[in-house]
Amino acid sequence: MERSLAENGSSGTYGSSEEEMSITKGPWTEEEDSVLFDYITVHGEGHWNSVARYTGLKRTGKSCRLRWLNYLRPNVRRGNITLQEQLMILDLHSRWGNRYYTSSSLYHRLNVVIIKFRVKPTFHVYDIEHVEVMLWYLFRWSKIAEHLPGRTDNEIKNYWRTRVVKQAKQLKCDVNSKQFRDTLRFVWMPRMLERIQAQASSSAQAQTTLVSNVQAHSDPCGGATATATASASDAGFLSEASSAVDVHAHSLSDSGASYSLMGGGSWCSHGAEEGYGRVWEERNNGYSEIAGSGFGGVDMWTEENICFLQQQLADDF
DNA sequence: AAAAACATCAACCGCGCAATT
DNA sequence: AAATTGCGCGGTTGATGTTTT
Repeated sequence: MERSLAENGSSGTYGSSEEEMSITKGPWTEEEDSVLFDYITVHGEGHWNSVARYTGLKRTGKSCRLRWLNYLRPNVRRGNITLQEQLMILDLHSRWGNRYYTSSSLYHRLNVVIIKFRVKPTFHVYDIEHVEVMLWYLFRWSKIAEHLPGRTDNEIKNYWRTRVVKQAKQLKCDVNSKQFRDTLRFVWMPRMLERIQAQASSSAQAQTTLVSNVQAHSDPCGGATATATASASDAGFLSEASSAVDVHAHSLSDSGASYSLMGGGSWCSHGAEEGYGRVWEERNNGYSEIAGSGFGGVDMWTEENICFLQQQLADDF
């Protein structure tokens, strides 16, 4: 995880090693594709660094792996990300994808928690920040991709960067700012949902199951803040934006739907502290008002709950 | 019509972890 | 025990296509 904080060295320096002379880079040719495909149909996936030896391909193992996963692999889908998929990405990313800690000093402090957590699974989390770290640590684009059949992590990452991050920039927002995230959550996502529902009702009912699964979750904590950012929606997010529908924050709060993918829990924006706090609530306990109560020593963070959370993140999710 | 600006996405990179030697 | 190798990830780039000026 250090890698993302290691200031990325601007990486403009390539050609730094000299023994790469017989390595092909850049786009793959059809011949290369068929060679790789044949190799994998015989030998299966994996052993990527052996591909060049066996086939004579002048490609690195990493390159072969990438080509297979993102292009050659059966059932891989590219382009035309549907509304449902877009909504799914936004929702999953809003739950799992935000990284809040960018300063290295904060990172180092919290890294201690990570190490503790990893070394000792029964570690009790008494501070909401600790859980944030767990989420941060466990986040993977590929986890989101798992919920979008045929889509690769690369494509979802591309979508996020080219559409969402870019739109945040146009709005002069930080993608991780509360303002932008609230805009996504309370304005943009409900709007997408309406489109999807309109789509589903006008066309076949084949999509309705998906729609019901992709209900945006209710959010009793943060709902009040949403109207403040509603005007930002007029900037026209994403590709098929139109300003026809005006969705207000309460439409989400009224929905009462929970996200079926979550299985047992739901996330809720806390609203304090620049909105960085989040609370995980077990479904069967019902929602209990936690605003202003602070998090130190809250006994919600039992070993059982933490283990459940860990399972959600690591296994199911 | 031409050029410039912008958008897209396949592919690259370095890093860190895990397995193997 | 230490070094090497393999793999997968997030972040980033750049060629190519598209839109705007």
